Amino acid sequence: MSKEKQFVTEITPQSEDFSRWYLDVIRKAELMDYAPVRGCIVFRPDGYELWENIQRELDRRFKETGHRNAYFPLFIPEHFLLKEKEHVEGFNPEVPWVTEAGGEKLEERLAIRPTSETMIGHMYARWIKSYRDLPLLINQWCNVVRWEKRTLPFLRTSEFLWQEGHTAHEDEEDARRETMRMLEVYRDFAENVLMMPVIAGQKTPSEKFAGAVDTYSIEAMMKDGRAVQAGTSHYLGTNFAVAFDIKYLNRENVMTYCHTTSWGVSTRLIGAVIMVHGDDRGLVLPPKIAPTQVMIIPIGPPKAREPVLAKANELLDELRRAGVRVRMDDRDDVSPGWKFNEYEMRGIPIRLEIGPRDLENGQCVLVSRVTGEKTPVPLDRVAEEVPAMLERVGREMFEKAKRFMDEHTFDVDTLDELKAKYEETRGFAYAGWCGSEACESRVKEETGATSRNIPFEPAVTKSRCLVCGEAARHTVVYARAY
RNA sequence: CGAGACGUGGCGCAGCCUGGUAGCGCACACCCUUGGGGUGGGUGGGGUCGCUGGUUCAAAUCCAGUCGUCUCGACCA
Repeated sequence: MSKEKQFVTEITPQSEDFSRWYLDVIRKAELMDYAPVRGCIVFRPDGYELWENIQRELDRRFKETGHRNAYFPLFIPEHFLLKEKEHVEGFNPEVPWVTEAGGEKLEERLAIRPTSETMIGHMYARWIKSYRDLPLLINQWCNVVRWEKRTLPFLRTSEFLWQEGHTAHEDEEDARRETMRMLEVYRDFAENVLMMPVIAGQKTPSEKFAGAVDTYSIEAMMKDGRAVQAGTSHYLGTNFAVAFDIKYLNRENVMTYCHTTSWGVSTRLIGAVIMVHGDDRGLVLPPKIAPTQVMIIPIGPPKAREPVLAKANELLDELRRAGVRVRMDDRDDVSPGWKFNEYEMRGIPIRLEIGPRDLENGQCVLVSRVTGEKTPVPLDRVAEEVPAMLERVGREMFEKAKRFMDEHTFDVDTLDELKAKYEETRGFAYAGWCGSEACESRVKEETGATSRNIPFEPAVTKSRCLVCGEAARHTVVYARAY
Protein backbone atom coordinates (compact mmCIF):
# COMPACT_ATOMS: atom_id res chain seq x y z
CA MET A 1 0.00 0.00 0.00
CA SER A 2 1.44 3.32 -1.03
CA LYS A 3 1.61 6.05 1.55
CA GLU A 4 2.16 8.61 -1.16
CA LYS A 5 -0.19 11.54 -0.88
CA GLN A 6 -1.99 12.84 -3.86
CA PHE A 7 0.11 15.57 -5.44
CA VAL A 8 -2.07 18.60 -4.89
CA THR A 9 -0.84 21.71 -6.59
CA GLU A 10 -3.75 24.07 -6.49
CA ILE A 11 -4.71 27.10 -4.50
CA THR A 12 -8.30 28.13 -4.94
CA PRO A 13 -8.69 31.77 -5.94
CA GLN A 14 -11.52 32.60 -3.55
CA SER A 15 -9.70 31.06 -0.65
CA GLU A 16 -10.30 33.11 2.46
CA ASP A 17 -7.05 31.82 3.78
CA PHE A 18 -4.89 33.07 0.97
CA SER A 19 -3.01 35.66 2.97
CA ARG A 20 -2.57 33.16 5.76
CA TRP A 21 -1.24 30.66 3.23
CA TYR A 22 1.15 33.32 1.94
CA LEU A 23 2.56 34.23 5.35
CA ASP A 24 2.84 30.58 6.24
CA VAL A 25 4.75 29.72 3.10
CA ILE A 26 7.35 32.44 3.41
CA ARG A 27 7.90 31.68 7.07
CA LYS A 28 8.27 27.94 6.60
CA ALA A 29 10.53 28.40 3.59
CA GLU A 30 12.72 30.66 5.75
CA LEU A 31 12.76 33.44 3.18
CA MET A 32 12.29 36.14 5.78
CA ASP A 33 11.66 36.99 9.38
CA TYR A 34 9.92 39.95 10.93
CA ALA A 35 12.26 42.66 12.14
CA PRO A 36 11.50 44.46 15.40
CA VAL A 37 10.60 47.57 13.42
CA ARG A 38 7.11 48.21 12.12
CA GLY A 39 6.65 46.83 8.63
CA CYS A 40 10.28 45.86 8.20
CA ILE A 41 11.50 42.38 7.36
CA VAL A 42 14.80 40.56 7.47
CA PHE A 43 15.80 38.78 4.30
CA ARG A 44 17.18 35.41 5.32
CA PRO A 45 19.67 33.79 2.94
CA ASP A 46 17.11 31.95 0.79
CA GLY A 47 15.12 35.15 0.42
CA TYR A 48 18.09 37.40 -0.18
CA GLU A 49 19.61 35.09 -2.76
CA LEU A 50 16.35 35.27 -4.69
CA TRP A 51 16.89 39.02 -4.84
CA GLU A 52 20.54 38.60 -5.81
CA ASN A 53 19.52 36.38 -8.70
CA ILE A 54 16.85 38.84 -9.78
CA GLN A 55 19.47 41.59 -9.60
CA ARG A 56 21.94 39.63 -11.69
CA GLU A 57 19.44 38.87 -14.44
CA LEU A 58 18.08 42.41 -14.57
CA ASP A 59 21.48 44.04 -14.36
CA ARG A 60 22.64 42.10 -17.38
CA ARG A 61 19.67 43.45 -19.32
CA PHE A 62 20.33 47.00 -18.13
CA LYS A 63 23.96 46.81 -19.24
CA GLU A 64 22.91 45.37 -22.58
CA THR A 65 20.73 48.41 -23.12
CA GLY A 66 23.58 50.80 -22.36
CA HIS A 67 22.90 51.67 -18.73
CA ARG A 68 25.47 51.99 -15.96
CA ASN A 69 25.10 51.70 -12.19
CA ALA A 70 25.80 54.50 -9.74
CA TYR A 71 24.88 55.31 -6.16
CA PHE A 72 23.23 58.35 -4.58
CA PRO A 73 22.67 59.31 -0.92
CA LEU A 74 20.03 57.90 1.37
CA PHE A 75 19.20 61.35 2.76
CA ILE A 76 17.44 64.04 0.79
CA PRO A 77 17.33 67.67 1.96
CA GLU A 78 13.77 68.81 2.48
CA HIS A 79 13.90 71.61 -0.07
CA PHE A 80 14.73 69.09 -2.81
CA LEU A 81 11.51 67.22 -2.21
CA LEU A 82 9.54 70.45 -2.27
CA LYS A 83 10.63 71.42 -5.75
CA GLU A 84 8.20 69.37 -7.80
CA LYS A 85 4.62 70.04 -6.73
CA GLU A 86 2.91 66.76 -7.59
CA HIS A 87 5.90 64.83 -6.34
CA VAL A 88 5.72 66.46 -2.89
CA GLU A 89 2.01 65.90 -2.60
CA GLY A 90 2.33 62.29 -3.65
CA PHE A 91 5.14 61.32 -1.34
CA ASN A 92 4.94 63.62 1.67
CA PRO A 93 2.45 61.46 3.61
CA GLU A 94 4.80 58.51 3.64
CA VAL A 95 8.24 60.04 4.09
CA PRO A 96 10.15 59.57 7.38
CA TRP A 97 12.38 62.46 8.45
CA VAL A 98 15.66 62.80 10.25
CA THR A 99 15.36 65.90 12.39
CA GLU A 100 18.30 65.61 14.70
CA ALA A 101 21.70 63.99 14.84
CA GLY A 102 24.40 63.82 17.48
CA GLY A 103 21.93 65.27 19.93
CA GLU A 104 21.51 68.47 17.91
CA LYS A 105 18.58 69.58 15.88
CA LEU A 106 19.33 69.79 12.15
CA GLU A 107 19.03 73.13 10.40
CA GLU A 108 17.12 71.45 7.61
CA ARG A 109 15.44 68.13 8.14
CA LEU A 110 16.45 65.24 5.90
CA ALA A 111 14.04 62.90 4.19
CA ILE A 112 14.91 59.25 4.04
CA ARG A 113 14.47 58.72 0.32
CA PRO A 114 11.17 57.31 -0.87
CA THR A 115 12.66 57.48 -4.39
CA SER A 116 15.57 59.45 -5.83
CA GLU A 117 14.23 61.62 -8.65
CA THR A 118 15.04 64.77 -6.70
CA MET A 119 18.59 63.92 -5.62
CA ILE A 120 19.43 62.54 -9.02
CA GLY A 121 17.78 65.52 -10.71
CA HIS A 122 20.00 67.80 -8.69
CA MET A 123 23.12 65.91 -9.73
CA TYR A 124 22.09 65.63 -13.37
CA ALA A 125 21.75 69.40 -13.54
CA ARG A 126 25.46 69.61 -12.74
CA TRP A 127 26.56 66.79 -15.01
CA ILE A 128 24.68 67.68 -18.16
CA LYS A 129 26.03 70.61 -20.20
CA SER A 130 25.69 69.64 -23.84
CA TYR A 131 23.72 67.39 -26.16
CA ARG A 132 26.96 65.43 -26.26
CA ASP A 133 26.29 64.37 -22.65
CA LEU A 134 22.98 62.82 -23.66
CA PRO A 135 21.38 60.46 -23.26
CA LEU A 136 22.50 59.91 -19.67
CA LEU A 137 21.51 56.39 -18.68
CA ILE A 138 22.02 55.52 -15.03
CA ASN A 139 20.59 52.95 -12.68
CA GLN A 140 20.81 52.66 -8.92
CA TRP A 141 20.37 49.57 -6.72
CA CYS A 142 19.40 50.69 -3.25
CA ASN A 143 16.92 50.70 -0.43
CA VAL A 144 14.09 53.18 -0.05
CA VAL A 145 11.56 53.82 2.69
CA ARG A 146 7.86 54.49 2.43
CA TRP A 147 5.92 54.60 5.66
CA GLU A 148 2.75 52.97 4.42
CA LYS A 149 -0.32 52.53 6.57
CA ARG A 150 -0.36 48.80 5.99
CA THR A 151 2.44 46.41 5.28
CA LEU A 152 2.80 42.87 3.99
CA PRO A 153 6.10 40.99 3.73
CA PHE A 154 7.82 41.54 0.36
CA LEU A 155 4.73 43.08 -1.26
CA ARG A 156 4.73 46.19 0.86
CA THR A 157 7.35 46.76 3.52
CA SER A 158 8.35 50.03 5.16
CA GLU A 159 11.85 49.67 3.80
CA PHE A 160 12.38 47.86 0.54
CA LEU A 161 15.18 47.07 -1.87
CA TRP A 162 14.81 48.08 -5.45
CA GLN A 163 16.43 49.38 -8.56
CA GLU A 164 15.60 52.78 -9.94
CA GLY A 165 16.72 53.81 -13.39
CA HIS A 166 16.98 57.52 -14.16
CA THR A 167 17.69 58.78 -17.63
CA ALA A 168 17.91 62.16 -19.33
CA HIS A 169 17.34 62.75 -23.03
CA GLU A 170 17.43 65.46 -25.67
CA ASP A 171 13.77 65.35 -26.50
CA GLU A 172 10.42 63.78 -25.85
CA GLU A 173 10.75 61.22 -28.59
CA ASP A 174 13.98 59.79 -27.22
CA ALA A 175 12.72 59.82 -23.63
CA ARG A 176 9.50 58.08 -24.59
CA ARG A 177 11.47 55.49 -26.51
CA GLU A 178 13.50 54.82 -23.37
CA THR A 179 10.33 54.57 -21.23
CA MET A 180 8.88 51.94 -23.51
CA ARG A 181 12.14 50.12 -23.95
CA MET A 182 12.55 49.62 -20.19
CA LEU A 183 8.95 48.55 -19.77
CA GLU A 184 9.67 45.92 -22.40
CA VAL A 185 12.78 44.84 -20.48
CA TYR A 186 10.55 44.33 -17.45
CA ARG A 187 7.92 42.44 -19.42
CA ASP A 188 10.54 40.16 -20.90
CA PHE A 189 12.14 39.63 -17.51
CA ALA A 190 8.82 38.87 -15.79
CA GLU A 191 7.72 36.41 -18.43
CA ASN A 192 11.01 34.71 -19.30
CA VAL A 193 12.86 34.74 -15.99
CA LEU A 194 10.16 34.86 -13.34
CA MET A 195 7.87 32.83 -15.62
CA MET A 196 5.08 35.19 -14.65
CA PRO A 197 2.67 36.35 -17.36
CA VAL A 198 1.91 40.07 -17.22
CA ILE A 199 -0.26 42.68 -18.83
CA ALA A 200 1.69 45.68 -20.09
CA GLY A 201 -0.08 48.97 -20.46
CA GLN A 202 -0.48 52.58 -19.48
CA LYS A 203 -1.67 53.76 -16.09
CA THR A 204 -4.67 56.06 -15.92
CA PRO A 205 -3.91 59.61 -14.67
CA SER A 206 -5.20 58.83 -11.18
CA GLU A 207 -2.85 55.87 -10.83
CA LYS A 208 0.29 57.38 -12.29
CA PHE A 209 3.51 58.21 -10.46
CA ALA A 210 3.55 61.52 -8.60
CA GLY A 211 5.36 63.88 -10.94
CA ALA A 212 5.16 61.80 -14.11
CA VAL A 213 3.57 62.79 -17.40
CA ASP A 214 2.79 59.17 -18.24
CA THR A 215 3.24 55.98 -16.25
CA TYR A 216 3.33 52.47 -17.68
CA SER A 217 3.20 49.22 -15.79
CA ILE A 218 3.23 45.48 -16.00
CA GLU A 219 0.52 43.82 -13.94
CA ALA A 220 0.60 40.22 -12.76
CA MET A 221 -2.20 38.08 -11.37
CA MET A 222 -1.87 36.37 -8.01
CA LYS A 223 -3.53 33.04 -7.26
CA ASP A 224 -6.34 34.77 -5.39
CA GLY A 225 -7.18 36.75 -8.50
CA ARG A 226 -5.73 40.01 -7.23
CA ALA A 227 -3.25 42.09 -9.18
CA VAL A 228 0.29 43.12 -8.33
CA GLN A 229 2.01 45.95 -10.12
CA ALA A 230 5.27 44.20 -10.92
CA GLY A 231 7.16 47.04 -12.56
CA THR A 232 6.73 50.64 -13.65
CA SER A 233 8.30 52.93 -16.20
CA HIS A 234 7.64 56.67 -16.27
CA TYR A 235 7.98 59.37 -18.85
CA LEU A 236 8.59 62.44 -16.68
CA GLY A 237 8.53 65.02 -19.46
CA THR A 238 10.38 68.15 -18.38
CA ASN A 239 8.75 68.21 -14.93
CA PHE A 240 11.90 67.35 -13.04
CA ALA A 241 14.17 69.06 -15.54
CA VAL A 242 12.35 72.35 -14.89
CA ALA A 243 12.28 71.80 -11.13
CA PHE A 244 15.98 70.98 -10.95
CA ASP A 245 17.22 72.98 -13.90
CA ILE A 246 18.49 70.07 -15.98
CA LYS A 247 19.41 71.89 -19.18
CA TYR A 248 21.78 71.38 -22.06
CA LEU A 249 23.06 73.33 -25.03
CA ASN A 250 21.55 71.71 -28.11
CA ARG A 251 22.97 71.36 -31.59
CA GLU A 252 21.70 74.86 -32.44
CA ASN A 253 23.44 76.32 -29.40
CA VAL A 254 20.14 76.85 -27.59
CA MET A 255 19.74 76.10 -23.86
CA THR A 256 17.07 73.34 -23.68
CA TYR A 257 15.38 71.35 -20.92
CA CYS A 258 16.01 67.62 -20.86
CA HIS A 259 13.23 65.08 -20.97
CA THR A 260 13.71 62.50 -18.24
CA THR A 261 12.46 59.03 -17.38
CA SER A 262 12.53 56.78 -14.39
CA TRP A 263 11.68 53.11 -13.95
CA GLY A 264 11.90 50.57 -11.18
CA VAL A 265 11.16 47.16 -9.79
CA SER A 266 11.45 46.13 -6.19
CA THR A 267 11.63 43.17 -3.85
CA ARG A 268 7.88 42.98 -4.17
CA LEU A 269 8.66 40.86 -7.22
CA ILE A 270 9.55 38.13 -4.74
CA GLY A 271 6.11 38.37 -3.18
CA ALA A 272 4.55 38.23 -6.62
CA VAL A 273 6.55 35.16 -7.60
CA ILE A 274 5.39 33.38 -4.46
CA MET A 275 1.74 34.29 -5.00
CA VAL A 276 1.82 33.43 -8.69
CA HIS A 277 3.55 30.06 -8.56
CA GLY A 278 3.06 28.75 -5.01
CA ASP A 279 0.76 25.83 -4.32
CA ASP A 280 -0.65 23.75 -1.47
CA ARG A 281 2.79 22.34 -0.81
CA GLY A 282 4.46 25.71 -0.50
CA LEU A 283 6.87 27.64 -2.67
CA VAL A 284 7.55 26.97 -6.31
CA LEU A 285 10.57 28.89 -7.52
CA PRO A 286 11.35 29.77 -11.12
CA PRO A 287 14.55 27.85 -12.01
CA LYS A 288 16.36 30.94 -13.25
CA ILE A 289 16.23 32.66 -9.87
CA ALA A 290 16.06 29.69 -7.50
CA PRO A 291 18.99 29.88 -5.05
CA THR A 292 19.16 26.09 -5.27
CA GLN A 293 17.96 24.56 -8.52
CA VAL A 294 18.59 20.91 -7.74
CA MET A 295 18.66 19.11 -4.41
CA ILE A 296 20.31 15.71 -4.39
CA ILE A 297 18.85 13.27 -1.89
CA PRO A 298 20.78 10.03 -1.40
CA ILE A 299 18.59 7.20 -0.19
CA GLY A 300 19.19 3.98 1.74
CA PRO A 301 20.08 2.76 5.21
CA PRO A 302 23.46 3.98 6.55
CA LYS A 303 25.22 0.66 6.05
CA ALA A 304 24.26 0.50 2.37
CA ARG A 305 25.01 4.14 1.66
CA GLU A 306 28.72 4.19 0.85
CA PRO A 307 28.35 3.48 -2.88
CA VAL A 308 25.26 5.67 -3.10
CA LEU A 309 27.03 8.62 -1.49
CA ALA A 310 30.07 8.18 -3.70
CA LYS A 311 27.93 8.34 -6.82
CA ALA A 312 25.85 11.22 -5.44
CA ASN A 313 29.02 13.21 -4.84
CA GLU A 314 30.13 12.56 -8.41
CA LEU A 315 26.81 13.89 -9.68
CA LEU A 316 27.13 16.91 -7.43
CA ASP A 317 30.49 17.82 -8.95
CA GLU A 318 29.35 17.10 -12.43
CA LEU A 319 26.27 19.31 -12.12
CA ARG A 320 28.30 22.11 -10.56
CA ARG A 321 30.67 21.99 -13.50
CA ALA A 322 27.65 22.20 -15.79
CA GLY A 323 26.72 25.51 -14.09
CA VAL A 324 23.78 24.17 -12.12
CA ARG A 325 23.10 25.54 -8.62
CA VAL A 326 23.01 22.22 -6.83
CA ARG A 327 23.18 21.05 -3.24
CA MET A 328 23.03 17.69 -1.54
CA ASP A 329 21.24 16.74 1.65
CA ASP A 330 23.08 13.68 2.96
CA ARG A 331 21.91 13.94 6.56
CA ASP A 332 21.17 10.50 7.92
CA ASP A 333 19.01 11.60 10.82
CA VAL A 334 16.00 12.56 8.70
CA SER A 335 14.09 10.27 6.42
CA PRO A 336 13.97 10.75 2.66
CA GLY A 337 10.24 11.43 2.82
CA TRP A 338 10.86 14.23 5.26
CA LYS A 339 13.40 15.77 2.91
CA PHE A 340 11.03 15.46 -0.04
CA ASN A 341 8.45 17.51 1.80
CA GLU A 342 11.01 19.96 3.08
CA TYR A 343 12.38 20.90 -0.33
CA GLU A 344 8.99 20.99 -1.95
CA MET A 345 7.99 23.50 0.70
CA ARG A 346 11.10 25.48 -0.17
CA GLY A 347 10.26 25.45 -3.84
CA ILE A 348 13.39 23.81 -5.23
CA PRO A 349 12.59 23.10 -8.90
CA ILE A 350 14.20 19.67 -9.22
CA ARG A 351 14.86 16.87 -6.77
CA LEU A 352 17.41 14.24 -7.66
CA GLU A 353 16.89 10.94 -5.87
CA ILE A 354 19.57 8.28 -5.92
CA GLY A 355 19.47 4.99 -4.00
CA PRO A 356 20.67 1.39 -4.12
CA ARG A 357 17.97 0.40 -6.61
CA ASP A 358 19.07 3.15 -8.96
CA LEU A 359 22.71 2.10 -8.75
CA GLU A 360 21.75 -1.40 -9.88
CA ASN A 361 20.04 0.16 -12.89
CA GLY A 362 22.76 2.74 -13.56
CA GLN A 363 20.29 5.58 -13.15
CA CYS A 364 18.86 8.20 -10.81
CA VAL A 365 15.43 9.79 -10.57
CA LEU A 366 14.60 13.42 -11.35
CA VAL A 367 11.42 14.84 -9.85
CA SER A 368 9.75 18.04 -11.02
CA ARG A 369 8.46 20.43 -8.34
CA VAL A 370 5.72 21.62 -10.66
CA THR A 371 4.14 18.34 -11.69
CA GLY A 372 5.60 15.87 -9.19
CA GLU A 373 6.49 13.70 -12.14
CA LYS A 374 9.38 11.26 -11.60
CA THR A 375 11.76 10.57 -14.47
CA PRO A 376 14.51 7.92 -14.38
CA VAL A 377 17.67 9.20 -16.06
CA PRO A 378 20.82 7.21 -16.93
CA LEU A 379 23.71 8.37 -14.74
CA ASP A 380 25.86 9.39 -17.70
CA ARG A 381 23.11 11.68 -19.03
CA VAL A 382 22.38 13.66 -15.89
CA ALA A 383 24.59 16.65 -16.72
CA GLU A 384 22.74 17.18 -20.01
CA GLU A 385 19.29 16.26 -18.81
CA VAL A 386 19.16 18.56 -15.76
CA PRO A 387 19.63 21.89 -17.59
CA ALA A 388 17.05 20.79 -20.16
CA MET A 389 14.64 19.86 -17.41
CA LEU A 390 15.16 23.21 -15.68
CA GLU A 391 14.11 24.85 -18.92
CA ARG A 392 11.10 22.58 -19.19
CA VAL A 393 10.01 23.17 -15.59
CA GLY A 394 10.23 26.91 -16.16
CA ARG A 395 8.12 26.73 -19.29
CA GLU A 396 5.52 24.65 -17.47
CA MET A 397 5.39 27.25 -14.73
CA PHE A 398 4.73 29.99 -17.23
CA GLU A 399 2.08 28.01 -19.05
CA LYS A 400 0.32 27.09 -15.85
CA ALA A 401 0.33 30.70 -14.64
CA LYS A 402 -0.86 31.88 -18.05
CA ARG A 403 -3.70 29.39 -18.03
CA PHE A 404 -4.72 30.59 -14.59
CA MET A 405 -4.63 34.21 -15.66
CA ASP A 406 -6.69 33.50 -18.77
CA GLU A 407 -9.25 31.53 -16.76
CA HIS A 408 -9.63 34.47 -14.40
CA THR A 409 -9.84 37.16 -17.02
CA PHE A 410 -13.21 38.27 -18.30
CA ASP A 411 -14.87 41.30 -19.80
CA VAL A 412 -17.91 43.24 -18.69
CA ASP A 413 -20.18 45.87 -20.20
CA THR A 414 -21.71 47.34 -17.08
CA LEU A 415 -20.86 47.99 -13.46
CA ASP A 416 -23.64 45.64 -12.36
CA GLU A 417 -22.14 42.92 -14.47
CA LEU A 418 -18.76 43.49 -12.81
CA LYS A 419 -20.31 43.38 -9.36
CA ALA A 420 -22.13 40.16 -10.19
CA LYS A 421 -18.95 38.65 -11.58
CA TYR A 422 -17.04 39.54 -8.44
CA GLU A 423 -19.66 37.74 -6.38
CA GLU A 424 -18.54 34.47 -7.90
CA THR A 425 -14.88 35.00 -8.73
CA ARG A 426 -11.92 37.36 -8.72
CA GLY A 427 -9.67 38.39 -11.53
CA PHE A 428 -8.95 40.84 -14.32
CA ALA A 429 -11.97 42.54 -15.81
CA TYR A 430 -11.69 44.23 -19.19
CA ALA A 431 -14.11 47.11 -19.45
CA GLY A 432 -14.66 50.28 -21.41
CA TRP A 433 -13.80 53.62 -19.84
CA CYS A 434 -14.93 57.06 -20.88
CA GLY A 435 -11.83 58.66 -19.39
CA SER A 436 -13.45 60.42 -16.44
CA GLU A 437 -12.02 60.06 -12.98
CA ALA A 438 -15.54 59.96 -11.55
CA CYS A 439 -16.38 56.72 -13.36
CA GLU A 440 -13.07 55.22 -12.38
CA SER A 441 -13.53 55.93 -8.67
CA ARG A 442 -17.11 54.74 -8.83
CA VAL A 443 -15.83 51.32 -9.86
CA LYS A 444 -13.48 51.36 -6.90
CA GLU A 445 -16.17 52.33 -4.42
CA GLU A 446 -18.62 49.72 -5.57
CA THR A 447 -16.35 46.76 -6.28
CA GLY A 448 -13.01 47.41 -4.58
CA ALA A 449 -11.35 47.02 -7.95
CA THR A 450 -9.06 49.73 -9.31
CA SER A 451 -7.94 50.35 -12.84
CA ARG A 452 -4.69 48.45 -13.30
CA ASN A 453 -3.75 49.79 -16.69
CA ILE A 454 -4.84 50.41 -20.25
CA PRO A 455 -3.32 47.37 -21.97
CA PHE A 456 -1.33 47.83 -25.15
CA GLU A 457 -2.81 44.61 -26.43
CA PRO A 458 -6.25 44.23 -24.86
CA ALA A 459 -7.87 40.81 -25.08
CA VAL A 460 -11.06 42.58 -26.14
CA THR A 461 -11.98 46.12 -27.10
CA LYS A 462 -14.95 47.75 -25.47
CA SER A 463 -16.95 50.61 -26.95
CA ARG A 464 -18.95 51.84 -23.94
CA CYS A 465 -17.88 53.01 -20.47
CA LEU A 466 -19.04 50.44 -17.94
CA VAL A 467 -20.25 53.13 -15.54
CA CYS A 468 -21.83 55.95 -17.56
CA GLY A 469 -22.41 54.14 -20.84
CA GLU A 470 -20.83 56.96 -22.84
CA ALA A 471 -18.42 56.15 -25.67
CA ALA A 472 -15.32 54.44 -24.29
CA ARG A 473 -12.01 56.12 -24.93
CA HIS A 474 -10.04 53.18 -23.58
CA THR A 475 -10.35 49.55 -22.67
CA VAL A 476 -9.11 49.24 -19.11
CA VAL A 477 -8.19 46.26 -16.95
CA TYR A 478 -9.80 46.47 -13.53
CA ALA A 479 -8.83 44.29 -10.58
CA ARG A 480 -8.47 44.32 -6.87
CA ALA A 481 -4.84 44.95 -6.20
CA TYR A 482 -2.18 44.46 -3.56
C1' C B 1 -7.49 56.76 11.72
C1' G B 2 -12.60 53.65 11.38
C1' A B 3 -14.68 48.14 12.11
C1' G B 4 -13.72 43.18 14.02
C1' A B 5 -10.73 39.34 16.22
C1' C B 6 -6.73 37.53 19.03
C1' G B 7 -2.56 37.73 23.03
C1' U B 8 -1.16 30.68 27.13
C1' G B 9 6.88 27.02 26.44
C1' G B 10 10.58 28.42 20.07
C1' C B 11 5.98 27.64 16.54
C1' G B 12 0.65 26.24 16.16
C1' C B 13 -3.29 25.74 19.51
C1' A B 14 -6.83 23.75 23.70
C1' G B 15 -8.34 25.17 28.53
C1' C B 16 -11.96 30.45 30.08
C1' C B 17 -18.75 30.00 29.41
C1' U B 18 -19.40 26.91 34.94
C1' G B 19 -12.61 30.10 39.25
C1' G B 20 -9.58 24.96 42.62
C1' U B 21 -1.70 22.63 41.84
C1' A B 22 -1.00 24.82 33.42
C1' G B 23 -2.22 20.91 28.92
C1' C B 24 -1.79 18.99 23.60
C1' G B 25 0.72 18.75 18.68
C1' C B 26 5.17 20.20 16.27
C1' A B 27 10.15 21.57 17.27
C1' C B 28 14.45 20.56 20.78
C1' A B 29 17.94 16.58 23.79
C1' C B 30 18.96 11.29 24.49
C1' C B 31 17.91 5.73 23.43
C1' C B 32 15.99 2.00 20.22
C1' U B 33 13.61 1.33 15.51
C1' U B 34 12.97 2.79 10.40
C1' G B 35 14.97 4.57 5.64
C1' G B 36 12.18 5.15 -2.57
C1' G B 37 6.66 10.33 0.48
C1' G B 38 7.06 13.93 6.96
C1' U B 39 8.87 5.61 10.12
C1' G B 40 7.26 3.88 14.85
C1' G B 41 8.05 3.73 20.15
C1' G B 42 10.26 5.38 24.83
C1' U B 43 12.56 9.02 28.20
C1' G B 44 13.53 14.20 29.17
C1' G B 45 14.18 19.81 29.32
C1' G B 46 11.45 24.17 28.66
C1' G B 47 5.72 28.57 30.22
C1' U B 48 4.94 33.23 37.19
C1' C B 49 -1.06 32.26 30.76
C1' G B 50 0.76 40.41 27.18
C1' C B 51 0.80 44.17 31.23
C1' U B 52 -1.60 46.85 35.53
C1' G B 53 -5.26 46.99 38.97
C1' G B 54 -9.87 44.93 41.10
C1' U B 55 -13.38 40.89 42.97
C1' U B 56 -12.29 36.19 45.77
C1' C B 57 -9.93 31.78 50.78
C1' A B 58 -8.30 30.94 45.62
C1' A B 59 -7.85 34.05 38.88
C1' A B 60 -5.12 31.68 32.54
C1' U B 61 -10.48 31.64 33.75
C1' C B 62 -14.77 36.87 36.27
C1' C B 63 -14.51 42.70 36.05
C1' A B 64 -11.98 47.39 34.60
C1' G B 65 -8.08 49.67 32.30
C1' U B 66 -3.77 49.45 29.29
C1' C B 67 -0.21 47.77 25.67
C1' G B 68 0.65 44.81 21.45
C1' U B 69 -0.42 41.82 17.08
C1' C B 70 -3.40 40.28 13.03
C1' U B 71 -7.65 40.57 9.56
C1' C B 72 -11.11 43.89 6.81
C1' G B 73 -11.36 49.30 5.05
C1' A B 74 -8.88 54.43 3.64
C1' C B 75 -3.11 55.26 1.69
C1' C B 76 0.44 52.76 -1.54
C1' A B 77 5.43 49.64 -5.37
